Amino acid sequence: MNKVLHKRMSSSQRALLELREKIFAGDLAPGSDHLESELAEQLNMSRTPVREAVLMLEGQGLLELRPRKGIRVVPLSPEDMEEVYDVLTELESLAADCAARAAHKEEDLKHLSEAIDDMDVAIANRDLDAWANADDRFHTELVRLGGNGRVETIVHMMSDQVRRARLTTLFMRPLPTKSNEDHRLVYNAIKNGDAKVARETHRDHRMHAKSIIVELLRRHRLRFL
Amino acid sequence: MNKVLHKRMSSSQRALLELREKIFAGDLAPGSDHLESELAEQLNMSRTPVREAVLMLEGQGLLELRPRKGIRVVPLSPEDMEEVYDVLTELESLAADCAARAAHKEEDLKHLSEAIDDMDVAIANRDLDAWANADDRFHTELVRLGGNGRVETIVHMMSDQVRRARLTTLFMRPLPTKSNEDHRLVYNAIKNGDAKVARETHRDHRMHAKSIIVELLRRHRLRFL
DNA sequence: GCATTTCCTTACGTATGCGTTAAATGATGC
DNA sequence: GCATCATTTAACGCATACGTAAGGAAATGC
Repeated sequence: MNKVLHKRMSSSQRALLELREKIFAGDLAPGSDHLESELAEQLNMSRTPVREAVLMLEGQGLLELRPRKGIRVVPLSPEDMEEVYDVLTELESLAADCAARAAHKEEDLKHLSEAIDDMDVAIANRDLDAWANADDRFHTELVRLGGNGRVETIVHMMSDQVRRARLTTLFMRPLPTKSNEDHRLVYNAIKNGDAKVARETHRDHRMHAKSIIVELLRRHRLRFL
Repeated sequence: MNKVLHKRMSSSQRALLELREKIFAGDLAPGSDHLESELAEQLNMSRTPVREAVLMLEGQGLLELRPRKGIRVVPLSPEDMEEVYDVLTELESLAADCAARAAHKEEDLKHLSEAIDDMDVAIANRDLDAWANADDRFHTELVRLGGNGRVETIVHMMSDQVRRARLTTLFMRPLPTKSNEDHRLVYNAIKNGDAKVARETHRDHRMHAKSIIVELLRRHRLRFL
C-alpha cells in the first residue's frame, strides 16, 4: 500500500483516497450498493466527509448516487468499456500528435522510454503487475507531454475505469508482447516530430487494446450471468 | 429565465442550478473569489448544501476550491480556451464519425437539420443570441447521435466553457455566415454514412472556430490588462 | 385473495455549533 | 528599519441533531 505521508489530511481527503482504494481493490465491488452511514463507519468518521468524497467520486464516474437506494459503485459493462476506450483513443492520439509537434528534447522523453524498457523487462519476467504499472506510466507520460491539462484530467478518469476492468481481465490476457512494439513506434514518431505517425500509430494501438478487453469482458460476463 | 417547475428541489440542487446561472450570467465573474458563507447568504440557505454544490461545480471545471483563499470562479485564459477547443474538436469529430457509421434514418437527423435551418434564419436576422442557441443545439445533437454517453458528458462540460467565453466575445465576432456551410457538409456526410468526411469536415470546422475565439480572447485580454 | 391506503422505519438532507488552522496583523528583538 | 515570532481572527472542516420523505409492511376494504 502506498500510505504516502499523510501528515494531516482532512477527513474528506482521507475518505476520497480510501474509497478510491477500496473501489480499485474490488473491496467495494462494481454494482454494489452502500449507505452513507455504512461507509462512514467503515472509515471511522461522520457522514459529512463521506458525503463530500462520494460527491467527488460521482463526478469522477466511479460512484453513482441513488438517494435512498444506496451509493452504487458503477458497474463496468463491455459497452461502458467501449465508450471509455473510444474517448481514450481519441484524446491520447491527440496528445501523441501534440507531443510530436512540441519538439521535445530526448531528455524530456526519458520517462517515456523508461516505461517502455520496464515493460520489456516485465514481459520477460512474465510479471503482469509490473507490466500494467509500466503501461500506466507510459500512457500518463504520453498525455503529459501532450501539454493539455484537460486532456490529462479526462484521460486520467478514463484510465481509472480501464484499471478497474483490468482487475477482472488482466490474468486472462495473453502476454502483451506485441504491444511494446507499438509503444516504441509512438516513441520514435514523437522523437522525430512526426505527428501524423504518432497519432495514427497510437490510435491503432488503442483500438487493438479495446477489442481485446471488450472481447474478454464479454466472455467473462457470459460465464457469470 | 427558465425557472423550470422546481416543485420540490433539494437545497443542494437549487444551489447547483443557481450558482451555474450566476456563473453563466457573469454575476459571479471569472477569477472572482467568494466565501462559502457569502454564497450561502446569497442563496438563502446554510453552508452545507452550498459546499455540496460547490464540490460538484468543481468537478465540472467551473469553480476552484482554495481553502481559506475563497472559492474561485475559474478564469478563462486564451490558453484554457485552446485546451477546451482541442478536446471539443477531437471528441465531436469522433461523434460525427460514429454518427455517420450509425446509419441513422433521415427522421433521426431532424433536430440536426432544424438547428441548421434555425442558424440560417438567425444569421438572416442578425440575431446573435438565436444563432448561438441553435449552434449549441447542433453540437449537442451531433454528440447525441454519436451514441457515446461519456463523450456527451465531456463535450457538455467543454461547451459550458465555450459558452462562458462567448459572453465576452460573441458581440465582437463577425457574423458566422461561413459556419453554416460546414454544418451542412457535416450533416450530409452523416446522412450519407460517409464517416471520413463527417469527421474531417467537422474537425476543420472546430479548428477554425478555435482560432477565431482564441484570437478574440487574446485581443480582448490585451485591452483589459 | 387482491388492491389500496396508512403507518412506520430508516436513510437522507440540512442547519448549527464548535474545534482547528491558516492568514493577517501587530509586537518584539536585533 | 527589517525580520521573526506571537496573537488574533475568521473561514473552514466536521460532528451531530433533527426534520423529512421514500419505501416497505401491515391492515383494511372490496
